[in-house]
Amino acid sequence: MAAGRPTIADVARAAQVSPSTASVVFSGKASVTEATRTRVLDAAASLGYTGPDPRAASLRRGSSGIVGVVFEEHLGSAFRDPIKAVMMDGLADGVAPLGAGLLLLRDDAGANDAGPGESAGAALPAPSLRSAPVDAVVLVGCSGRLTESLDAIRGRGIPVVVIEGDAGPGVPRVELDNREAQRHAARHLRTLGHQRVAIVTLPFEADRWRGWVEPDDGRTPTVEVTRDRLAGARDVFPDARVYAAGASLIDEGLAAGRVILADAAARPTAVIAQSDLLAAGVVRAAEELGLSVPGDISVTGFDGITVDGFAPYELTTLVQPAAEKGRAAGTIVTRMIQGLDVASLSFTCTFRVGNTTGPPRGVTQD
Amino acid sequence: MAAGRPTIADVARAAQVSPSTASVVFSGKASVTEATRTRVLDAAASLGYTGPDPRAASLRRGSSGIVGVVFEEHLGSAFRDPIKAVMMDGLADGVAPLGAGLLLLRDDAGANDAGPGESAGAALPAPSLRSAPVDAVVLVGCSGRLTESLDAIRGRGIPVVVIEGDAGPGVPRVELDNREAQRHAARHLRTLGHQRVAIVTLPFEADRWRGWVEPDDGRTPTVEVTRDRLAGARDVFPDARVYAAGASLIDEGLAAGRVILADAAARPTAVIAQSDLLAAGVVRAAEELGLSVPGDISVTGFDGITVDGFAPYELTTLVQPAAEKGRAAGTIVTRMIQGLDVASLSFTCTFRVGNTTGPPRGVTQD
DNA sequence: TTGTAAGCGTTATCAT
DNA sequence: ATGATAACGCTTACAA
Repeated sequence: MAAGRPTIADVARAAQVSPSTASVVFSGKASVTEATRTRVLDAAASLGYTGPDPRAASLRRGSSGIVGVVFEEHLGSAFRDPIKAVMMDGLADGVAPLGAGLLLLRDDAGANDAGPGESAGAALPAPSLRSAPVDAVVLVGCSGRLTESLDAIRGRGIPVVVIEGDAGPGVPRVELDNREAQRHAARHLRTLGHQRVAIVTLPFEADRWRGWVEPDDGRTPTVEVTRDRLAGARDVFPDARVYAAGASLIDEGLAAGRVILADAAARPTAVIAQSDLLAAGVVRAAEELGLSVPGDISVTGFDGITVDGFAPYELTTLVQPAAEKGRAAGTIVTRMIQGLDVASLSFTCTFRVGNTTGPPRGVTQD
Repeated sequence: MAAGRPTIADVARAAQVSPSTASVVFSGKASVTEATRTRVLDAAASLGYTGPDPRAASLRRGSSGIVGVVFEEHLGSAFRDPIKAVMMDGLADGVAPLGAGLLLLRDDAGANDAGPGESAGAALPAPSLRSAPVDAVVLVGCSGRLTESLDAIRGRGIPVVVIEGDAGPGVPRVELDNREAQRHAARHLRTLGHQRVAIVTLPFEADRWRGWVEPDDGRTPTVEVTRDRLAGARDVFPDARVYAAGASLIDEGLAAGRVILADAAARPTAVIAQSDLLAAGVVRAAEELGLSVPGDISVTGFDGITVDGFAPYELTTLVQPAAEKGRAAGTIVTRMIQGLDVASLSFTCTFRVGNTTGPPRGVTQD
């Protein structure tokens, strides 16, 4: 009895009540006489008992109060992405009714957790998707090689929802009208009179390749967001030249802008960037070349974040409800846990005209 | 037996082995005949058993493979701070030997988890510090009102380490030589010949107050980092004017810079900013006013991050080993879990001269 | 190599 | 309002 940490049984004994009564004192799940409660609390205090062991409680209850979050990319990158940051805030909100914490998970499908028995020697406990004590899982992006781990999770009956990605049939999704939204921005440019337009995309693949994408390359973005926004832009400007950035960063947009705007003869009059950070970089590139925005070049972004240090520019952009997306994901898994039925959800961007777009030189607006 | 999800006992029965053998097949903790393993795995597959329940395993083993991370501020802010992002990367590395996942925790000391019995009615499961199934906790910053929850955690024998903060005696710390480092940068400016210097600090408090800090205010930063870096700057320039920013952002630095540099007569020749983002903002403010950096104004930063979109400027700054700090925290809790003894660790910044500092106008360097 | 048995600490159910 | 009892699903000595 005096061996390890005190248990609720020790407390109960010391307070001369039954374990169940002691338990109730801590959980508040039923009413207890004030006197009894005090006795239990005092006993706990004097034994140094600080409350029920979460592991045991979680086994007994069948739930852990933890929601796993899986990012496609390296943790550091995910943290730096402003949209993801806001989304996480929303998600934290959304799972609040569960009282759940968020567990950052990486996908270890192939690695040290490669399934039963494989790693007979190395006894690494597995932190991964497959073996985490989660009540639900939120996937942020989903490139398809998660499927293995995902099956294990779903096989266990754990609710899964994916934000911006396709995790296969039966996995509810939280989506954005990327294509329609991007088309909207493109139409705005066309209406202003732009004809020669270039597109700066988010990464095509997980790798950091960057450069022109030629029509005969056969390159197709594996990243859904990239693909959909690209499709939207091409709906309006099928022949626009496409430059893929290596990441969503101002510096990447700057590099892209330098290339795209370099040749005065072939210079586009407008650039459609797939993120606000990229757009900000393109604007900087224009500045560098002595071009005025939107006088010489119009630039559109995507996301609707506040680009730190970019004032007084205000991007013409698609404002996406990032926090709402996160919150929705939280709500969906909450409902799933409660056994309620759920449906995928699609969010809509709001087009916001800033001061980075205008008619091309020589064209006057009606 | 066919009730809920299959358990390892069901699998064992189906494979006609004992539960312990089945367990071993999944954990790899001992050797099993190939034939037996196959039988177990097949049985598992046909029953739809996807592996041991993490909750039960964690109770039995006495550890969950989860390390809690507590931020002082709102999740979103933490995510946006580049230093914290890098630190999290390092931390993820550092706990890798544990195979642990990172659980984002907020501190609920006073809230719905306010201790035993208080919330008899509302039966919210608690996601908080006190009741999370963690093997260890890493505090990022620590403003002292955590103490309550902290005692509970430590009372349970869970290792705690704090990065940049003081969590009381007995809690090992990972620290930075903020004061010495900042002093180093200040000396650099003095050596260049600067006499009139202004300081832009990180927030004094958790709130977002910003403005001049007058000597007779009696204001003292409650945030340790702010206080230490301020002390370092004042070691060299005791009479420097101090302006507190509301957050570590370019836009905040810009706002501060506008105020500080506004009055040409009282204008400092150098600005010591407590973060790179603030410094970048001050540089932008100088540009706005037509001042050249470092010709008219020298600016130093702190952190040594790459400020996205700030090239070709390269800040004169203190490069802090953010990833190493995170990794060290991970290593420390790992050792604590193993029962080894640990000591606090202090890291040192590297002073890096960029192109944002130079001698003040009229002073020529030897 | 495989099996037996004893918990891990809690909470839910059902009586009292 | 309180108590007795039975799981929750797994792991690990220890024995065979």
